[in-house]
Amino acid sequence: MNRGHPSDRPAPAPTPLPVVDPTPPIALPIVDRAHERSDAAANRERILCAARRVLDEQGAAGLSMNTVAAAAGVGKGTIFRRFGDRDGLTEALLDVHTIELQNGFLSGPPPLGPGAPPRERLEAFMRALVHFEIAHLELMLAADRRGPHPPSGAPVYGTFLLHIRTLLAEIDPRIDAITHAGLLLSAIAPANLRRLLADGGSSPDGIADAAADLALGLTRPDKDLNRPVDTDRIEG
Amino acid sequence: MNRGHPSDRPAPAPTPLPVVDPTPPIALPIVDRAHERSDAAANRERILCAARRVLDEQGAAGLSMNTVAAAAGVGKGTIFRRFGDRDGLTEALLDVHTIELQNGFLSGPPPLGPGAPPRERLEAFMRALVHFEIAHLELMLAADRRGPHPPSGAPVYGTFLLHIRTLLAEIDPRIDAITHAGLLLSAIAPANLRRLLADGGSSPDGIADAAADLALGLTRPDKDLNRPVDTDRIEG
DNA sequence: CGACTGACCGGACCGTCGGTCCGCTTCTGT
DNA sequence: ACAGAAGCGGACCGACGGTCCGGTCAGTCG
Repeated sequence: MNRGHPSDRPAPAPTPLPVVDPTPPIALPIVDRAHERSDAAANRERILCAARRVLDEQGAAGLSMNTVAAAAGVGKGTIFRRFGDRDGLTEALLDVHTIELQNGFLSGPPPLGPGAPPRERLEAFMRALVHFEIAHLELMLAADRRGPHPPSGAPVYGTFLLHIRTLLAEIDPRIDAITHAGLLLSAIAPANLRRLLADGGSSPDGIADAAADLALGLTRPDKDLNRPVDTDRIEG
Repeated sequence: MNRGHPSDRPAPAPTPLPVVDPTPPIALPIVDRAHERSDAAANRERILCAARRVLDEQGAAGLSMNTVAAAAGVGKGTIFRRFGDRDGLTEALLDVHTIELQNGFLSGPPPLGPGAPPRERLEAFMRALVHFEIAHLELMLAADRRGPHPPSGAPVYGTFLLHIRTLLAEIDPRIDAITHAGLLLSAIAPANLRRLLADGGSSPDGIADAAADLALGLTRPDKDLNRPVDTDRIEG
């Protein structure tokens, strides 16, 4: 989890978003990586590498702890020791790539990074996220098998959600940013992209365009005109 | 062994919905329901009833074949015989309710049913679907555990998707209805609604509003103004 | 009305999953 | 060199969805 130093959290901005606690202290990653024994470090690499290989060859469906252990030539217990559980493993696999994307929207050049108007940043982010997920589809799918139990949701998920929410609030403080952000992010969930691509009706660029349309339509400057009629028509 | 003859298509039902592609791939329900033995029919009811009870008491997570079998007082094999597999069971549970919703948008009064402008119908449908899913959240979640394998997706899912796609195409033939419909439907996936509700940040009405906003924003009459820059995005 | 037969039933059983446990091995600080 | 801690492996666990087959009994036919 906290790969780097937990303290140098790249605070998204001085933007006012007290809503979410930005420091999810998800316990320590089972072992303290600094004082890691050399053989343990070597095994970690073997495991991660083997997991990527399995993902490549067999897809998300083939990524079980047994197959990874076998592919890495280690015991199953070793994986659990290093990564805690299945989610810990997928998270570790994802980390490398998500950091890249995070840097893009936290400190990269506009329109994805700071500097552009929030609405353009949102559009850029939706596009970037779609392409990111497609590029790592199997990995995202493998990581997405979350039991509905944890109230908070995925680790990476939260970061993306927060970013969208922040931009939405920046664009128009009146809107229900939490809910809208949840819908936007769910619209491009990995499993959905997979289906759209598999059914042959959509291309990656087409999906990115559609996702951008979704975000742009939601955030029209003259948005009040959106609703042609009254709101309280449907009531239970 | 039995199963009547594979050729004797059981009349799909007296349910009036010829609008949709009249050959839903719902396959035949494992057994020909017309020539069902009386004890078998009784057991079917017992199973369905027990499944609903389990869902009520333990939620989607508790709905395993074992628990249902135990609750129904039948053997596990009986359930598989009647419903094929887990998805067959959840589908049967869902059927009763979905038919109601289907009637609403296929032949009910406007704005949900025919008669209203497609854009208003779309808004009404998004709202109705959100409320529908929330009303049957546990059941939807139980049915949503789909392995990503089937290319086509869920049974009910397809009907809703088709309806959205049709309305979108009606509103504006130029848009990529397939992709946009996929995003809209995925935005309000049961698991997402569950998260939004559980995190305490959203209310059912708030979600319905947001879902309506999403659809309305996507379908503004002067939609071309949406995009401040860019041009050649629509591949049609 | 009594015999028959196959649709039906139950639950033991299977393979796989994520996850735990504990005796043995290997590294490392002194 | 050594002792103890850190690491390791794979047998093991319970739960899952799904299969199988011997026994039973509902419905039918002579």
